[in-house]
Amino acid sequence: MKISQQAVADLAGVSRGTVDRVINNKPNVKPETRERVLAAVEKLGYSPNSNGRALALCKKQFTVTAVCPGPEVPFFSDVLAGIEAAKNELGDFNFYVDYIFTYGKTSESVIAEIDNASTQAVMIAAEDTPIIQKTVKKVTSRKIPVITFNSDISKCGRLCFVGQNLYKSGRIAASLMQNLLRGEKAKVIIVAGSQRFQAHKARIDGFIDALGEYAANIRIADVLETNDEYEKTYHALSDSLSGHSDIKGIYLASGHINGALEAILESGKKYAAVANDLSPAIEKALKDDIFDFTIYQNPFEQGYKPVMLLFDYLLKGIKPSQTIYYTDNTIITKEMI
Amino acid sequence: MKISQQAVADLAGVSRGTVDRVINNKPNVKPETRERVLAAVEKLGYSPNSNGRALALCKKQFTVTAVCPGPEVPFFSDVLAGIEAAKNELGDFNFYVDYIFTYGKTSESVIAEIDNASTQAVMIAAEDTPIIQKTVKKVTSRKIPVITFNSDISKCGRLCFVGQNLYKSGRIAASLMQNLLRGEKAKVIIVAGSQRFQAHKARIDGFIDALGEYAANIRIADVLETNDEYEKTYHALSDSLSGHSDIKGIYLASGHINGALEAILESGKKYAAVANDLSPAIEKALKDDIFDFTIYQNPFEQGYKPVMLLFDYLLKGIKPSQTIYYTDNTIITKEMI
DNA sequence: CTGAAAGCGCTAACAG
DNA sequence: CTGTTAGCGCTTTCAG
Repeated sequence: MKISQQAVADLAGVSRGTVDRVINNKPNVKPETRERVLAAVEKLGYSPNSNGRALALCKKQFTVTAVCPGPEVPFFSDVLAGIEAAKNELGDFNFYVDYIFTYGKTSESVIAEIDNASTQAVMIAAEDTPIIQKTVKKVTSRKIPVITFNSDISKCGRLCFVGQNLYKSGRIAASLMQNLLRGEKAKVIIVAGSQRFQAHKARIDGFIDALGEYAANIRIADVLETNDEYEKTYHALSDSLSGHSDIKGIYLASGHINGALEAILESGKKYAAVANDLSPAIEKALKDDIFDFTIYQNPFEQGYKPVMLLFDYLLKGIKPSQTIYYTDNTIITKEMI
Repeated sequence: MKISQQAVADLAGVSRGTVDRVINNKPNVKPETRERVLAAVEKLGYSPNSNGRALALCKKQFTVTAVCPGPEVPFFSDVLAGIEAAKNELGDFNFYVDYIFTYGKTSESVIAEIDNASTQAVMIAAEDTPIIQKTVKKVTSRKIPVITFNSDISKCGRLCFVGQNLYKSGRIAASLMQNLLRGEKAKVIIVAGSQRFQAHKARIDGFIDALGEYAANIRIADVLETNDEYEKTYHALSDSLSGHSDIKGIYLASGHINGALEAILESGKKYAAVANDLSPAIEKALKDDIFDFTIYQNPFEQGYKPVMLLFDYLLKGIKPSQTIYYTDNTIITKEMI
């Protein structure tokens, strides 16, 4: 485009250096001059050429530290793929990602690692506990930008959160359940992790709210707490299924997939079943018509987006425009895997 | 990164200019020198810095011509949004998009416009007729890259096609229909545009194939040809519904939405109904539980992708890596609009 | 066929 | 507080 920094400088009667200072909110500019430059920018409709900027900046080093469970957790291996993809896309810069994997580590050792990390930005997926909140707060108070992803952390001064809209995913599950149980009077079971966790509760709330609005024919027979453990999931679901002989549907808001599958198979019946996420076990269950739908929360995007957001912040000082970025909820059937 | 053009030049004992010539396959390099440079590139693992390249190239002008119906067609207004988004993202270049809108024009006048267009690249969504094929072929034979989008054109020398996987969308519709009609013996009607159009036929084939594989309980009662006209759709569906008293489901592979809605409402019954695409009428039908699902073919992406592909081709000489880019088929329920 | 030099738009370091 | 200058990595003249 025509309108370069130089054009602005000429119009404002200053040098390119000064324009740069104004554009990037750097100190040492007389308010009066700043005004003049801003006016020129406005008048010309100038916007900086990102290639030029990128080129000038590519000698700088950028480091972001990513804190999350690690590749052992299938879901997070997809998230990590997103992080790596973002990193590759930024290959023309001196851009580094340090990982702190938390899987199998004690809170203390993780916190120590975070405290010791020398980095310019942090993205973190961890439990929303007081001790974690405190640790993150220590980071943000050092003016280091932090983005939470996958699972939000409260009261910690983070820039923003990137993750699934859990309430919405519950509502979507409800619409699917309604379609599976078209009009017939039916009882369904909700399999949950633990309702004390706010995240788990959001899905259930969405599910129940939406059913209440448009599916009076569907009744919740049970909400099972499973702690996401195999044994608990299996037993709770097994018991509930044999306790109520007339269950038609199961919503797996959370819980241990194999535990649930075991209980369902053992019952010998076919239920309307909606699950969350994608894993080999879930794919197989879809193919075998044990599950009818699953709701997928783009894990790739959950890794990719925070990196890009932090990079923009570091490089251009652009703060994320939202405090919450919801990733897509996608409905998956057996035909889509 | 460290390894710049200069590093390669030094190692190969040539100048940066020569490295550039080799990298970009330009003429006037002694084969022997070329070898030497290539070896150095290999050894250093050099890959050009795209910011530097972009900066050097941003004085050049790029023009692509987009041929498609126009904003009057709701679907294409979303496609156009994708084109504009791509254009904005390329704002740092001298990049232009010329439009040739075909809506309401005769084939002759459109063809004349294409023939007269002075452009460096073309993206086109048009009918796959012999006369269009010939016109496009004339363009490609002038070494002007062409990408077809939304609807492919055969035997025309195009670079690639960007659009929906129609067969797959039919299969997905089948899986949804199966879920809506869980196990019960049921008859369904397929509403089509015209089976003579290969595009329309693909959806139907996918639907029928998938049902055949796993839903023996579902029978096709009728396949209606509607030419996508209101009257024909309305009458054909009305007649078919009253002709078979036991229809349970309707698959709107194509056809006029309002015509179909009219017929369904008039019947006074609730059917399992799967549609395609998204429009205000379809959104309302989903909200009102007249349709249960619709399958969405990311129109935005259909506009965005071809622009980017052509730009890469023009700027870097990179040919699209695939001959067909399928855009996402997304399942939509009333909770997702 | 090849090298040297200019310059794309921007930032940063140094003078003043 | 502000101007000048030297590149960032690349392409493109223009000489030779």
